[in-house]
Amino acid sequence: MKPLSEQHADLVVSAIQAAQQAGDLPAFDIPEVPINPSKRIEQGDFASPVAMALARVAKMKPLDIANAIVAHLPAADFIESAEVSPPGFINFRLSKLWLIDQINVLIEQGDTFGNLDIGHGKRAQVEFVSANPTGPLHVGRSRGAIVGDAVARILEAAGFEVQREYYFNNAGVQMKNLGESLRVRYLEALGQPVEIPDESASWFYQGEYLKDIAQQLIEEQGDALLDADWQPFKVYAEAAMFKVIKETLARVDIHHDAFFNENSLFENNAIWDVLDALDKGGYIYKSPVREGESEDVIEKNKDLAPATWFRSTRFGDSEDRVLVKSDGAPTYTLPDIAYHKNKIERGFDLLVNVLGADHYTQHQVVKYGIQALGLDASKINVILIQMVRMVRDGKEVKISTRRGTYETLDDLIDATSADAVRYTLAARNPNSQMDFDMDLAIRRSNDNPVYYIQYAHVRCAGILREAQTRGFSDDGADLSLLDEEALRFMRKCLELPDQIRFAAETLSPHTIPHFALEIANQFHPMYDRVRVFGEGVDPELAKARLRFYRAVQAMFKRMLKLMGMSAPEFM
RNA sequence: GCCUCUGUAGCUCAGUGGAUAGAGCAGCGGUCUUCUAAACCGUUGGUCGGGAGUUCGAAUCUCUCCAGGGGCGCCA
Repeated sequence: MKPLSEQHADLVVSAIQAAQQAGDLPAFDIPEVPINPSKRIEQGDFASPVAMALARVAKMKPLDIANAIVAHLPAADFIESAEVSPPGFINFRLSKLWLIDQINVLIEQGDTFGNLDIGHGKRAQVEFVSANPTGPLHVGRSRGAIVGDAVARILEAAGFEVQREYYFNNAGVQMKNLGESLRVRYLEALGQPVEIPDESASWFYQGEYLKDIAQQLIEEQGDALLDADWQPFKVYAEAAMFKVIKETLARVDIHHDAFFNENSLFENNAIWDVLDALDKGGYIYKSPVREGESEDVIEKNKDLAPATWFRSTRFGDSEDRVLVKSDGAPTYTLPDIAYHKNKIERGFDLLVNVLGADHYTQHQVVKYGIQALGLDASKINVILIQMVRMVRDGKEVKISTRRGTYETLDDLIDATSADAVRYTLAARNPNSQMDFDMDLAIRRSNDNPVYYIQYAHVRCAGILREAQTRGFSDDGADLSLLDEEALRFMRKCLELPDQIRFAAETLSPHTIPHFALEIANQFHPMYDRVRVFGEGVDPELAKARLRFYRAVQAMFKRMLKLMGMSAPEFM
């Protein structure tokens, strides 16, 4: 389905061309034609201010341009009329017959209603969550998880084939610490004399979850690991952590298609290939300090073993970056560049990274690296998630996974609901910082807009249930009997393709929850006025209204699924 | 200091260069013998952070100033 605004725009373009050929408009290059849903009933259903924009280039009054366009407008089944309104707006009104037809289209298409094909034949990848398996997902990760999955769903609706990927590192010092920590808990659980490190031991993961995992390990393997070092513990802990993480994500209906291990880039030498390629391009130098440092800095560091530097300043970076440390170990940046190279080579047309805002600089450097490799860095799109501050009792809750004082995503879901978490975190512009008030989320969960939207679905389901008990069918309904208000609601539903297009093109998933709220906001007042089984409602009209509400229910189900939320029949 | 994000109703936030800036919550006053009142109806509430500029037209684009968050590591 093509967005209605585009269909209107196509007509306007044809009209301008026809007017130019007829000599009613002078020759000029036709710009992109803006079409917006009208805000007021008297201004029709869709409106275009294109005549105002053309006034200068056509050297004519906007009103005259608008009239010329309308005069040459081709006929279309979805258009009832086009009128010109000062200072030069063109107001389109949708055909009632066509609109009525869309009710059946909505029922037939159901969960695919509003789908586009702008991504037709294209593959997109969304990389999100990507937390190392050192503990349960803490609440600070929630926003990125929800936003990432929301984007993936929108891209799917836009016609892309989407892969959800999770990037992780299981080889670092943090994973070793996790293994060591589990070992301590294991020995403790077996009653061995072992000292439990206190909070001052920064390497030790204090979280309760490691005690549970130690218990599991004993059930499975008894005391077989009494003399083992940290490594088998790390392997066991990692598997256990991933299981927990996946289960948590599944609660909010998030499922990754691929898990990419950073370590594989070491094992297949990908990172060293990248380093060689950068070197061949002249982007690498070895030195104890950055090029261009002052004499005293050079002097101070002259005994330091040389590190390997990336000349990212060639691409506008404020300073060069280290790729390989003095001790010969790569920094995080090198595998990250290799990872993105790998992604591009896998043939995706569109790459989306959902990252915390604190990764801004790191991501820039990766893009410079991709450029230096001669690859198309513009394929990489980044959604930077601004911080979520967890607030309780009006005070910020500090989160530290290692000390075990975290609030997990699981906690948040338990305290509210999966649907509330999805809606609340998806409804905000990722660029905006937000405070997540834990008290508010718990105490006032009934005030959440999520219930307002779901209740609309419930009410439709209620009507259909009532019809069933009464043995009342909408077979052969004459939809031309339908109320103006119902048709206005249908018109609003037809904005969905435009909404999906905008969200997909700008990677702005938060617009969909807002649209869903708008739809619900138009629904509830109508529900009170447009009754199916009300007193004095003609049976034929009731039949038409019943069919209409069948479509409305399909619409809400569609919206809720698009947001990864449940569509309850009862509340 | 440099980079970046944010500033819109009491609060939380939408808003794609277009017509009279919106929603939810909170507030105030009403409405259930009805397909679920988790709802509806009415109503209060705005120098779109300040200033200048571009434009036929600016919450939206540019500049500048103010305020707040984040980042500027041979950490990941």
